[in-house]
Amino acid sequence: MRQGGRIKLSDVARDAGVSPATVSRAIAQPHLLSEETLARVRASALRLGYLPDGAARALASGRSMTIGAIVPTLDSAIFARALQAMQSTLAQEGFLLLVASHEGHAAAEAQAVRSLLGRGVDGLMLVGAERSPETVAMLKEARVPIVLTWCGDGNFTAVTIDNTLAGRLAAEHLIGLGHRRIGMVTGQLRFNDRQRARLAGARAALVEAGLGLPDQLHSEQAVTLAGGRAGCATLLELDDPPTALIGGIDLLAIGCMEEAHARGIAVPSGLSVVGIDGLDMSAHVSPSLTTVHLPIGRIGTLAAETLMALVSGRPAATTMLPVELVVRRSTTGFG
Amino acid sequence: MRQGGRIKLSDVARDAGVSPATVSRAIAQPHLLSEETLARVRASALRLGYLPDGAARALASGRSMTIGAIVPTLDSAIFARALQAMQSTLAQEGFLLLVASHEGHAAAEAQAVRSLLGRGVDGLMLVGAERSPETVAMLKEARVPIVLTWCGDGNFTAVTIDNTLAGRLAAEHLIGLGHRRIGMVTGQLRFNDRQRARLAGARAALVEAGLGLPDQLHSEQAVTLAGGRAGCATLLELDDPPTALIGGIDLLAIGCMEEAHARGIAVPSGLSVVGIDGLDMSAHVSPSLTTVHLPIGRIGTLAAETLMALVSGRPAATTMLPVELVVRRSTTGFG
DNA sequence: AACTTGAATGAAAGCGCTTTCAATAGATGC
DNA sequence: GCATCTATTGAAAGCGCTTTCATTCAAGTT
Repeated sequence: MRQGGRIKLSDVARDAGVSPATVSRAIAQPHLLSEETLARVRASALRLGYLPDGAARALASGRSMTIGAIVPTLDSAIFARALQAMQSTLAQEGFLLLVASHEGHAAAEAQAVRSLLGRGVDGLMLVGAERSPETVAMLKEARVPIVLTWCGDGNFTAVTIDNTLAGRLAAEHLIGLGHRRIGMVTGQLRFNDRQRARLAGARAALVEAGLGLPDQLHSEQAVTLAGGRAGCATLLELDDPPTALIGGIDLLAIGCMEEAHARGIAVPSGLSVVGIDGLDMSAHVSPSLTTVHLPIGRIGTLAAETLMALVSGRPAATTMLPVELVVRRSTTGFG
Repeated sequence: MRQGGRIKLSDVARDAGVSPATVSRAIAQPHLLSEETLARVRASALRLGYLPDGAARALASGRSMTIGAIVPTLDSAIFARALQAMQSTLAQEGFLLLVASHEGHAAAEAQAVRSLLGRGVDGLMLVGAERSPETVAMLKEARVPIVLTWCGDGNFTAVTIDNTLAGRLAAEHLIGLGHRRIGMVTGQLRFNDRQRARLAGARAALVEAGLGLPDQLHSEQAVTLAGGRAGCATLLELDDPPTALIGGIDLLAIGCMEEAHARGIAVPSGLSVVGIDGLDMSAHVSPSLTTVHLPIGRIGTLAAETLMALVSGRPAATTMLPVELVVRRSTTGFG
């Protein structure tokens, strides 16, 4: 499909009076050339407006200078921030980000993995550790580094946070405040090990405190503000409604606050709410949200750095980033 | 770098007892093969776990099945939503999205354009119409379709919204409410034609109403909540402070409300605030934000569709999507 | 002065696929 | 019955680059 005009490496070579090999070296390994030759080649390339063909380079060298990333969705403050951090870190090394989203479907993720691997990405970033055996097999057969984020497993290098701890910190904060009936609104648990871990962490803390988290005090919702509202509504309509709520992500927690507000229940005096994420926005809603802050940007940066290390043969270990409770105005003592 | 194992097209051909050409056809033009042959080839491919090499395909065919997108940043609800919409539309056609961000720097955008074009994207999406002449030249020489979003110019196909009208609608709403001193907080105007157009639209409406928008009633800030707060603070500290504020984007407007709140000024009774964007969040802050709603997701979808049309040789025209004022609780009458 | 060595460059063989161009073989038309 | 199609398939020439492997030549070495 490429039309007549495009300047190719051999044109530059002819113009500069050198062999194609020399031009190739001028691009990828300039230190191999004499200053004089290098300057001449560069001048020709610049004058002709030469742009190396990435596909040809990738085919010949086996490296595409491209990293793939598959996230549940780009339309989320969380993943958007992580990807932005990744992208800007990768750009510094001359790598580009090829993105795909699966919107919560394991099959779509498998398809994306196939597609990205087929495109010859030099590395792949995925979210969470849960996926079908076939997808895992594909990843293991892939000849490129894989980095999991948020949650890891023993199989791949990962940049994780302790989701269980995050859930626990949220619960313990409320327990410490004297709450005895604590509910939780999470996103879909299916194909989402992050949410499951947070729920498990909260539940463990509640059980240890002798409170427990019975099923009717847990509501599983879509990860949207509306989901948060719906979850909150469900829990508040119980005969013995909770006095405090944990949101599996900040967005859900904010939705909970909103629903409470709509029902004339004041937060935190009538209902304490704590989130998990530490969105910028959460500090700015009213009342400001107590939340377990996760270093999202760091996840992206570190995932990129880990991938860069692995790509160039340097070792890289799985990392776990710290999480931290940030107490703001949406929680208060009870009883 | 590729190691021994990877199955290639010729392996499948041998296994299926056909020529490489036939396998290639089985992948890209199955209708050319007899059902029997096709089935045999597919079975072999499946059994061997064959994954076509994207770089080789791209090199041989001149198409990479990849679309590039360059946005100011991924870490923004706006661009994240547009990209998600684009990505999911493209995925349906088997295309992948290669993303880059320039974070407000024209030079970074030029670099990204070079990089993506070099990678052989089959089409390119850009935000806004303002860029250096060199970048424009590069785009014009590119043999792939270019689609601008948000703002267009005569040079390229575009999927736009009327930013000027958005600014005007925001201003006219406040004017209609009786406000006589109206300020505006925008993001950086440099390398951001969207913000400039919104400012211009608001200013035009204010001038027509005999009010005008003197420079000291306009504050240029970073596009963050903190920027909104700072801008609001600046304007409220004037000797004759405004009674209403327009935010160049919702985030700035929300920052304004927050600053007002922090200063004990009630919104909307003490200060009316209107935004431009229609973020989901804006309906959920307190008070809910009056804003000019922009169809962000549609921009992404349409940009993808336009690109798909152009890529396959179908015609596609520049589109302008409607904007709409959504009145909520952050604005009220004055005087 | 003959011998290494290292730096700079070129020649040429692919990388794994797509795509003309031909060839073959039934099917169709007159 | 022979020319003409049409549907299938194969052969082979690249796509534009990278990368051994050689070669050349100047600088050290002994």
